[in-house]
Amino acid sequence: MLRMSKLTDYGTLVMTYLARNPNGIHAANEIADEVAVALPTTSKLLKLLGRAGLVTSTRGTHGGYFLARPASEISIAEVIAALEGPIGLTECASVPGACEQESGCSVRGNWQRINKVVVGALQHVSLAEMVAPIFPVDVSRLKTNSTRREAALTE
Amino acid sequence: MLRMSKLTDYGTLVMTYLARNPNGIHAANEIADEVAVALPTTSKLLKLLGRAGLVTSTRGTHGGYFLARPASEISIAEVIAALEGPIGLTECASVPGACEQESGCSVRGNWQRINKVVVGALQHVSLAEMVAPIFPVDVSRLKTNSTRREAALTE
DNA sequence: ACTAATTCGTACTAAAATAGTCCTAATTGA
DNA sequence: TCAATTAGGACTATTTTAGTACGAATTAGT
Repeated sequence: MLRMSKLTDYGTLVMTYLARNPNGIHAANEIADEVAVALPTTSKLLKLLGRAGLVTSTRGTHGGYFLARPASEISIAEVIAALEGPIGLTECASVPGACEQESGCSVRGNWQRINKVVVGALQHVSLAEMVAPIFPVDVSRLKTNSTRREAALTE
Repeated sequence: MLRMSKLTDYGTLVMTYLARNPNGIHAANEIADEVAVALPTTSKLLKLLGRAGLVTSTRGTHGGYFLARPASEISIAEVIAALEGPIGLTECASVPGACEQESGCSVRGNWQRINKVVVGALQHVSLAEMVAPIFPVDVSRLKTNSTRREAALTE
């Protein structure tokens, strides 16, 4: 299904909440309430996001979290990477057998290219754009030299 | 990590093998050998690919599998969809709680747009291109109105 | 008609990844 | 010093995924 983990999904909710409320500091408790995710889980997410440098935290009474940078300067690619590690469709590393085969690693090379496209797409969407009711994306420009196939693959 | 399952990875190997050997019919046994994946697993993959109409099967002695269409007319998006189901980064369906929140479903809408871009990228790459040593893809055309961020997210 | 080869379908088991929880230590403000 | 809050890590349960096994159906050749 090529999906992100649930955690990452929650993570984007947390981030968009912070993006929508850029003023002041927000306790994990408050965020958990607003986003409707259990506190321990939210806490875990915030920790990871903090380590990645996407949110800044303050300890102590009246402590909490806020975005480390303006929402317009944080891409969802960064959010995903913070929570899931390096973005990649294939895990060349953990499938050593298949790689040795004459199956040909030209395939691998091409996967990496496809990856680049996907990461590119993710990189060019900021949190600020996620919060906005709609953001413009120019799909038609995505072009290779293959013929067009419009099957209902998304659902 | 946004990765495909191992099964799907194997699946693409199977498909590329068939694409590279378009002549004749190939028994599950042979394919399993060539691709270095256990026979039962390969068999399972071929069944799924068959149901999706990507490969054609023939039973009986000297039976086997071959591509249902020319490699140039099968996109990897189709292969992925056949093995993992509908391609989608988020599973709106299975996270009902978060959706009711004021967290705002503008986020969801935007995910769907991002999805479109990803699926588009996958749709425009054919099996034939995967087999070729390199296929050209025009990443620079992928454009939104956000600023450029070139962090090392891919690894 | 018989036999051997091969796919088809389903059910099942085992292993791994993921989600989520809990506890303790460290930090800060009042 | 006390209360609120994050930080870090260990742990458990759940879900997903990978892989196996087996019987039924189908075809080709003899």
